Parts: sequence; structure tokens; C-alpha cells
Amino acid sequence: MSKKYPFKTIEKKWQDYWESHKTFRITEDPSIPREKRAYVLDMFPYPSAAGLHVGHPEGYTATDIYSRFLRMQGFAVLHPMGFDSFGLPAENYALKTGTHPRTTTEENIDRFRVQIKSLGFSYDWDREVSTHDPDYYRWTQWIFLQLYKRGLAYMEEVPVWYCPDMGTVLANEEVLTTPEGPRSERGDYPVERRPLRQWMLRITEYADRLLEGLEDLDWPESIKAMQRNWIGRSVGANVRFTLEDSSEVLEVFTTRPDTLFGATYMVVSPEHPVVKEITSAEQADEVQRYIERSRLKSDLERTDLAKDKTGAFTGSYAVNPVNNARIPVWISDYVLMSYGTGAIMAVPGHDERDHEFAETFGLPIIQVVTDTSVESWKDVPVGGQGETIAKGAFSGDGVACNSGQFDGKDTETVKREIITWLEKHKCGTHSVNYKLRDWIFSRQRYWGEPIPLVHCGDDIIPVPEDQLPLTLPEVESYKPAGTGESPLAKVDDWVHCGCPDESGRVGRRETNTMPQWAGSCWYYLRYIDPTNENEIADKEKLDYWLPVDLYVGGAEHAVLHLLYARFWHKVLFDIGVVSHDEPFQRLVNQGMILGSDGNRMSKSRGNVVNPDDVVAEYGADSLRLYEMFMGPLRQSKPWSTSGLMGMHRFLDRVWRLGERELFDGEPPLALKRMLHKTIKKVEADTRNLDFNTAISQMMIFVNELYKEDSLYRTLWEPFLRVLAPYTPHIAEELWERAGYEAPVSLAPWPSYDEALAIDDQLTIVVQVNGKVRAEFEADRDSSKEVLEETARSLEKIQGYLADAEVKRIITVPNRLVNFVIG
RNA sequence: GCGAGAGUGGUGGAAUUGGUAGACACGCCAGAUUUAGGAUCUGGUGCCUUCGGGUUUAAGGGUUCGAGUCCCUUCUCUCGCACCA
Repeated sequence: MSKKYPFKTIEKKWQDYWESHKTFRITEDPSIPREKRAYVLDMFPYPSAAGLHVGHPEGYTATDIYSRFLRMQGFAVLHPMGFDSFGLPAENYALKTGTHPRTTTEENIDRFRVQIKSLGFSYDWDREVSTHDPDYYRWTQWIFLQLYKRGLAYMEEVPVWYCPDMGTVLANEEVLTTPEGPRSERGDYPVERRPLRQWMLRITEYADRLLEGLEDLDWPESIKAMQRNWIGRSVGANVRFTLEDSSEVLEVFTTRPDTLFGATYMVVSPEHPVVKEITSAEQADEVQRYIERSRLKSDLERTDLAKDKTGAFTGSYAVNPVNNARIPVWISDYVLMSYGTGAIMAVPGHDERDHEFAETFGLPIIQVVTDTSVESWKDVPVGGQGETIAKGAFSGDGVACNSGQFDGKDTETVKREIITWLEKHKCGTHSVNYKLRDWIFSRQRYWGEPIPLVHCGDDIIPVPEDQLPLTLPEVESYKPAGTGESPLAKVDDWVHCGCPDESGRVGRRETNTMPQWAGSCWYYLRYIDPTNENEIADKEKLDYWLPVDLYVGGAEHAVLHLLYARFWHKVLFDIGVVSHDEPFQRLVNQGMILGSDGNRMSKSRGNVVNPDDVVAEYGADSLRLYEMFMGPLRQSKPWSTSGLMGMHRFLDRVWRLGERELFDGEPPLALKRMLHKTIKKVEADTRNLDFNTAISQMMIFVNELYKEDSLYRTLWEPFLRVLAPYTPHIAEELWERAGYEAPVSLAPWPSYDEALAIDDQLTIVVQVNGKVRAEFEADRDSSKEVLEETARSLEKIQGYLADAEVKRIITVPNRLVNFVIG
């Protein structure tokens, strides 16, 4: 056995201490001013059967260090943990084994809790929540009812993503486009479009607010960009085209109303209802064939990047409202039914896709915008039908041409004036379109919150709020009903109930459940008042803590959890539950921890590191310290066991220092300076979450202490306080051994003397023509004259200056002297 | 293609925002020591070198007394979106 420090014993000892003393319990104390309160939040885990992986402790350690640091700085810190415990894996396991998902889930939670506690995080465990707990989901259901009452939840038949393997529908946000076609974000199963009647949440009503709200958030630009992109707001116009052989009007959305004169044909999506109406007898066969073909097209073909444009002519013509031009109407699957109106005006001169299509089918291309580099828009030939005048589409802004009264005006002006013209002639309006769709909210699964509604005849009656929670019934089988309904549909005595409106009617419960995102949409609110039986949380307590000051988690939730939670939060703001309309002021994504081979950790690669093993072998403090030392928090970085051992060695060195006898004498000035420098740097770096450089500074300090024979009390005592947020167990133990009153976790952060934290002697570099030729020591803030004089007097420099003319001397105080010679 | 970000030793990464590039750590080399361990301590370690120095932050150019940092061009990589009209 080596002389390693007894981390096992001391880690257990201090975890027990913190738990029994409730060291990190926090309550709302109104005497603490607002600016001395902090809500530091982790993304809570889904308690999977696999247990914790090394990615979890990364973010959790970061917030823990930050929380402990703030506490020592006198902050009231709310730092809770809980479990996102509804979800498919437990239910899939139930399908296989018949074990109740609750059983599996609660076993996993117990395991997770033990694992998380083994890392010594300073959570207030009295605030733990689990989303599958009826006392919790009672309020998830309550929020759903508020959405329903405000018309934000509705049922509609729409084409939705259906996953046959999971037997449930999924939200748009849960579907990824892959080379193998669309697949589920969780589980990677294939999904397909099916028209089904589902519960939807009107998130689109909040699209603008979700977009604008991003402005003032301290979030990574990439996440903001992803949300903006997902919301996909575009501004333009809806334009109505009359059809020659039909009373129907074909409405299109365009962001380029200024190119209306260049519309030479129209395209409607094959699924568009108008297709049936307008297809001519001669074209009927071809159109029908095309519709069939695009329906049967595999998702692979549909999403293929380089695929050629295909389409069919309907035989009908539309009339361009601005110039009465007669233009053909085509169908093509490059126009999506799900965006805009499902139809477009095609402007092949100024849209690459339209251009490609026009080239394929020999349709006319007219230029209606000139590049501003063209001498004059008047030089552009007037294109007629059938005439091809542009080699490729020009999609930029410029000056209008071939556009009648709008010729010669710039794109922005033409857009504005054409919209005014369209509105005046009642054939179009200004319009804003979003890529964001309403949130498909219902799931045909068992292990989720039941939607608290009852169908009574044609009416839908909410379960009264005082009867919540509507708990999940026990079922015999977790298999979906096979009717497109959830397993709940088979539980007759649960499904059939009296109508809650007391009309005496027979009711049938909604059998769909909520998606996993529901519970995680508001868990950060429940932490604030986790046992409140009367409301989500006490308003004063909500106001005491909100908004979340720091939220740390993985980037994979960019447009799922983080968009949904913002949406719910804004609704809760509108109904007066919360007082801010954004939940998470500052967001940080921790980088991924990769396997030592630089790849994503996976069982199949065999590069998975299990935190339990690391804790058992090297201790929690070593794991915490290593994960923070690996590199910047936000960056992905590969695991290295020897790097981990290096951290363990460092702690071992710290321990051996602690075994020295404390000496009460005055330490050398150089060491004192080093201490104050260390406090200053660790303080600044910790505040900025630059943990790797903070640790590096502590190492430098320890290396210096090590060179002394004595352990000076006045150095050791503040150092242990600086160390405490990072490696709290060893710090507590050494603190106690040094004779101080535990816990160091609640000791005040040491202060530093600014005068001692900066060097009084500095190395001044002497350059000749920008190249470093010599250096010397000088007092801080020596005058330029002194620095120049000293630099010039150096023997080496004199050699350079001997036969040269000094043209210029640049002197940067405390840094360098640069002689520019000819 | 569009959007976001990144390229620094054998490796992970530092560099007060324009002022000594490579802190700290891993690895490696040498020495010391030992109750031989996944030990400890000390020193060295970008590259080239005729030991004077030269050269070096993806590549090339520019601004500047001075550039990893600012500007332009190109290349590579990661992440996200992807016919969104």
C-alpha cells in the first residue's frame, strides 16, 4: 500500500457531516439583498439504468464550485437537484420485463442520488423533486389546464411524426434529419408522417416573443442562433393569384414581393388541396402519377441534397395580379405543404431553386432586379415569355427593372411599394411566416403525465383543479393499445368516468399522456417551493430567487427543453405566476468529455469511463479537480487517465503539506505575495468559470510552499479556503486538522491585499527592432527614463546600438523597451 | 449551400486583449532516493543550430516599433440547419 492520502475515509466523513448538519440547506431570508442571492441550476438528469457517466459531473462540478464560491462570498445560494423521471427507457424496459416503470425509475433515482452524493456536491437535498411524483405532476397538469383555458392547447388532425417502434407520435423538435431519413432524437428510431388527431400547444403564438426574448439573454451565440433559426421568422407578403379555370384563388407567401414581375410560373405542393380542383383533364394522368410518386418517395430521396428538380404541369394557368400575365401552375415536391401556404410564385431569375426548376422544364426566366454594379437598369433587355436572359439566379438586392412603374427603385423600396399596391388592390397583404410549428404535445405512451381532460359527448371538460393530480392507473400491459391510443385506453374503469361538469353525462378520459419535456419545462420553479400543496410555488419565494442566474447543461437541449421551457415560462408570466418573462438569465453549455481516443464515449467503442470507478480509485476530489483542469468548461476535450493521476498526485502533495507542523512565524515576503496573487487569480477565474487556470494557479502556489521547510499558518489557512470550493473533502479535513472550526465550506472567502497581489519587481524586456535581445529587473512603475537608461546601459544592447542610429525608442512601462535602429 | 465556432509543442491546454509564445499539467529524458510503487524529490524538455544565433501559433499577404491576438485571401476541422419560398 502506498502512502496515498486516505480519500475514501475523509470523503465519506465529510459527506456524512454535510448531510447530517444540513450544511447547504437554504431558506429565504429577506434581509439578504437581491444582489447577494444567486440561483445556480444544473440541468437535472434522466435517471437512466446506465447510471451516471463522466459527462454529468462536469457541469455539476462547475456549478458546485461556483455555488460554494458564492456562498463563501456571502451569497444566499439556491442550488438544487432533482430527476427528470418520466421517459421512454423505463417504459420500454417495462414492455420487455413487465416491471412497473415506477419501480425501475425509483431504483435508478436511488442509484443516481448515491452517485451524485458521492461527488460531494453542495445541493440542498431538501428541495429534491422528481417529475413522476404525483405531488409534482399535479402541477404539471395544472399548467396544462391553464394552457388549455387560454386556448393554447387544442386538438387537431395534422400530419405528425409517428414512430412505429415507440408506438407514439413525436414533436417536430424531436425528429432529426439523417442520411437514413428522419429519425427520433431519442433512441434513433425511424419515424414517418401520418395524419393523426393530436393535442397541440400553440407555441407559434409566442414565436415573436421567443425570438425577441433572446436579445437580452447571456447565452452562447450558437444556442441563440439555433433558436432563431428554428423559429425561422421571415417577413414578406401573401399574394393572391386568380386562377383561369377556377373560382379558387391561389395564395402564396414570398419574401421577395419586389420580384413579382418576374414570376413566370407557380408551383404548388403535391399535397395541396387545390391540385384536385385545377388539374386539367389532359394533365390528370401525369399529375396523378407525380403525386403517387412523391408519396412513395422514400425519405432518403426527399431529403437528398443534390436531387434534380421534378414536377408536373397541372394544365391550369394563374394570373399575375401586377401585370395580368398568364402563367402556368405546376406541382413539385420542392414546395413543402408545411411551410407558408404550400404554394409559391416562382421567380427563376432571382431564386436558385426556381431557376433550376425552370431550366429543367424550359420555363421562361425574366430578370427583374439588376445588380447595383450594372451601369443602369435600363440596359437590361426586356424579357418576354419563353426568353431566357439570366445564366443563374441573382438572389441579392439591387434595382428593379422590367417591373413597370417600379423600375429604377431599390429592392427595399420596391418591396414596400408593391405590398402597398397589393393591399390597395386587395390581392395581397404584408405577412410574416415562421418555420416553427405548433408543439405536438400528446404521446401514446403510459409513463407520462395523464392529460387531465374528459371527453363528454362533443365537449372536452377539464378535470377540476382541486381534483389534481389525475394519477396514472395501474395497467396490465404497457403495450400501446394497438388502436393508436396509449395503454391507458385499455383501463376501462379509469377511462370511463362521470363528466366533471356534473351534468350527469358519461365521460371518457383523455388517454394520451404528456411528453417528457412537460415535467422539465418548469422544474426550476418547483425547487423554489417543493412541498407547497396549494400552488406551484409561493409567489414571494419565486420573486425571491428568479430568474435563474446561471444554468449549466449540455448543448443538446438547444431547441427542445430550452425553447419549451421558455414558452411555458412566458405563459406563466402572462397569468401572473412569475414576474420575469425569461427563466434563465445566463446559460453555459459544458463541452463534451470524449473518450481517450478523441471519440464520443460509447459502449461499442469501449472507451466509456465510469465515474464510480474513478471515485473508488482516486476519490471524488481528484475527479472533480481533473474534470475542471482538463480545459475550458465550454470546450469538448478527451479523457486522459494519466491526466487524472496528475491531479491525484497534486492532492497527495497538498495532503503531505498538511502533515507538516504548522509554524506561526512570519512567512517570507515572496510567499506572501504568492498567496495574495493566488487568492486574487482564483477569485477572478472562479467568477468567470475559468476553473482550469484557477487550478493552475493553486498548483503554482503549492509548488512554492513545497520548497519551504516550514508550513506557515498564515499561508496555509487562507489557501485551504481557496481550495475548498474545488476539492471540498480534502479541504474540510485539512482545515479541521489545522485546528479550525468546521466546516470550511461556510468560512468566508479570504481577502487579498492588492498591493501584495502584484509584483513589485518586474522583468523588463529589451528589444532591438522588435526582437528580444536582453532583459533586466526593474521596480514596478519605474519611469520611462530609468527604463531606457538601464536598457541602453546593458552590454549586450550596446553592441547592437554601437554603430547604429537609434531612430526611435518605444517604452512600455512595466513591460519593455524597444530600440528602433536604422 | 446557410448559420455558429475553432485551428498554438509528442498530448490537454496558458498567454492581464497589440507587448518575453508555450504558464500549469500529462508524456518523455537525466540524476537523487527508497520499506521497489500507479512512489517521492531535483533538473531538463517547441523545432533547427557551426552554440554566435536562427526559427516558430493551419497557409499566404497586410497594418504596426511590435501580431497567436487586428484586417484581407485561402485551407482544414467541429457543431447546428438544410429545397423554409
